[in-house]
Amino acid sequence: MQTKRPRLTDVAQLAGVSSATVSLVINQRVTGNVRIPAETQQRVLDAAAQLGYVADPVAQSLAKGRNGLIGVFTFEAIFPVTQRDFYYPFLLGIEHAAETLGYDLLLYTSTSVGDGRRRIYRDGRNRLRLADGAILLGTESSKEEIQALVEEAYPFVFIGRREVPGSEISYTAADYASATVELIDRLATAGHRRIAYIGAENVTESLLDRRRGYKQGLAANALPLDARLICLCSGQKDERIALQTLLALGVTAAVVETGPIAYTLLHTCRECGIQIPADLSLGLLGDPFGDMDGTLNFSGFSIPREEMGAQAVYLLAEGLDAKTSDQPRQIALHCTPVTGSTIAPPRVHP
Amino acid sequence: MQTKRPRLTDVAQLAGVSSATVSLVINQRVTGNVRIPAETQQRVLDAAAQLGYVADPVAQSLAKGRNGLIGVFTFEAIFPVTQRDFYYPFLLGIEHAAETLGYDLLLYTSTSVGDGRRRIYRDGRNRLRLADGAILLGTESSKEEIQALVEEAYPFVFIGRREVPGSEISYTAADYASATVELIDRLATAGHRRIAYIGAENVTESLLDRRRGYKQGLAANALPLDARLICLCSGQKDERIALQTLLALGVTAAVVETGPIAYTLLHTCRECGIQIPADLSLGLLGDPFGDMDGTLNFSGFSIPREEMGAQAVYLLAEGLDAKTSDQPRQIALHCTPVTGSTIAPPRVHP
DNA sequence: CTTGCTTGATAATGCGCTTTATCAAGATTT
DNA sequence: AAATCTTGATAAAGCGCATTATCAAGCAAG
Repeated sequence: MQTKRPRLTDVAQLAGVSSATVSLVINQRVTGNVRIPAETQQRVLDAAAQLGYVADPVAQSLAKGRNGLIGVFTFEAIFPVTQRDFYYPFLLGIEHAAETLGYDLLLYTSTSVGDGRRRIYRDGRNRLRLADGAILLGTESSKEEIQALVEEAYPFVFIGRREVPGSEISYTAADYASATVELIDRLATAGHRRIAYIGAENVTESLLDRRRGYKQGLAANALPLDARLICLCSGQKDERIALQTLLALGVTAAVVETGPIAYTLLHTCRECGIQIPADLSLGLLGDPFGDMDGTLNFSGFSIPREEMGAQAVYLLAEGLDAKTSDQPRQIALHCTPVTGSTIAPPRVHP
Repeated sequence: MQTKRPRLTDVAQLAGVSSATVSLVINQRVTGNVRIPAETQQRVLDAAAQLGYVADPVAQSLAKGRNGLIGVFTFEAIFPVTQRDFYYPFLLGIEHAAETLGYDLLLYTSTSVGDGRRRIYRDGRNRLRLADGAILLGTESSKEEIQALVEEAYPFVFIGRREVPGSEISYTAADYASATVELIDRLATAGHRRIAYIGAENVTESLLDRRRGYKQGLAANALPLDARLICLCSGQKDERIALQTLLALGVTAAVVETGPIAYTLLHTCRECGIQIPADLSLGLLGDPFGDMDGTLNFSGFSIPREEMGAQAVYLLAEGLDAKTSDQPRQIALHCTPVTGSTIAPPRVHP
């Protein structure tokens, strides 16, 4: 039982050479200017083997200047109970890519501020700096911190589109706009002419993309844009009224912004006796889910979350490896259409 | 726009002090022999904030042997698709505890060996050493690596009981033995006298605990131990026969080792026309799950996974803080009984 | 016998931070 | 006025390893 691990110098001493020689031999850096004959090398290797020498990774990374860590920062808890299904696929992709590239992942867990929200800066210090670069994930409460990151040129990649006024940042995002256009196409192809948009009141980049896609999709199918068909409501109470109004306006189909909205909408429809998809076709602008009783599966598209996570890591690594600080890059990933049971041709008017 | 992260010396220069002063102030080591007036300290803190300084964990750990990181090592991928529901609660607890204690989490992702299995030692080097200590999780393929960890005195805590011949290690485990005893109690109280044990062929610590609990439970209820009632089978094909044999031996209840086994058992019973729980009461020695058609919920106990994760972190942190290398500790956590619908009094014989 | 090249290997420096002994200057006591 | 104490801070020595310029010795060529 040896009380302390052998150091580089221990090996050097045993082999009767300098520590530099040991380092060079062990790391196979014996090229060009440096020449060590085979027998000396063997002597070093034997000594290392005899002592069971293992280089200290900490000292190594200090000497090499990089620590091989990629940080993962989420604005909510990384393993949240409620967001579970949301974050998980991203992490899956991140982990896989990190593994492929030989990076380790650093999860920032010491940054909580008490109210559950997490902050990048604590006491004015950027905690992300622990790692070579970081992946950012989740809904930020303000753009200030991101702005600050940009200013101090810390390498990071966002998952999900983010726009920061005055500066460009790297991100990997789902191509919501195209996917929405495609969904409108499907509805139009089915024969729908008046397609409503039902969304939340929030304004985030990804929601804006969907709304943009909606307008593009209408235009692409030569359908007129009617502002009355765009319904950004959050209150449950007037939902029934809003729904009736839409139907009265001749709406036969609607795209719904998010899962939760679709969920409550579904219930409202049931209460009002509106048949899906007979009376109203629905397209979900996001990952479809089935109804509780298994009779209904949403039509929509699936968001390539795992891919987004992986690409974010690749993007970050690319930036880290680049000698010159290169331009930020954005990657839009294609969403896969999902055929469900909520789209049907419109009922022929009597 | 500064291209590289600020160093200790940058802060020192800006504050007009030495780097030693900065280090002392930032780490709150201003005690005893060292005196720095409040205003100077403030100056240092301001400078650090202005530059966004964060100590390099690598340099820190090289210099003082600690870096505030807790490693999380799993022998399978950390975010595995299939094991998802299994690992997740542990991570939840780990994250929460780490957050409470102010540690960051380091996920080892670069240690894969190609066959999907992960190894602690790569090229003979202990990758864990990057963090102060580590939480180990999952099913190890061999005890060699653990043994090696013990020998080099690296601090770690296993989640799940592990025994390593010749040395004692720290772990947090579910108290399977007690929970099993309690489940046997429930069956005995319901009137069962001949209770079978249905398990796998594997031999892991936690399975051994259940088998031990089974015997203890029988003894506690003054029931005889009949070796024929212990059925450690893995083959599906003879399951029906085994089941019939058990029933022929007068068995009216059984405890089942794991979920997957219970799942197939359930199907076998259906095929054979055995009613659960009328013909046979079942107790699951683990987290119960419902049947697909919602008609049946297993009786069993729930494993405090989140708590296990959290306690592991606390245990590890305790060991790290201890000046003297203290003894390994083991924590057994209580499992909560779950009342399902698979236990009923035995059918009264005609 | 110089000069110049090759071989074999190392001294020295740095990575960024921690830590302790030490010290100068002013304040206080004798 | 000399001795002592206190205050405020730092110089310097690592931690374990990587890297590069440099150097001594041997040898061939001029």
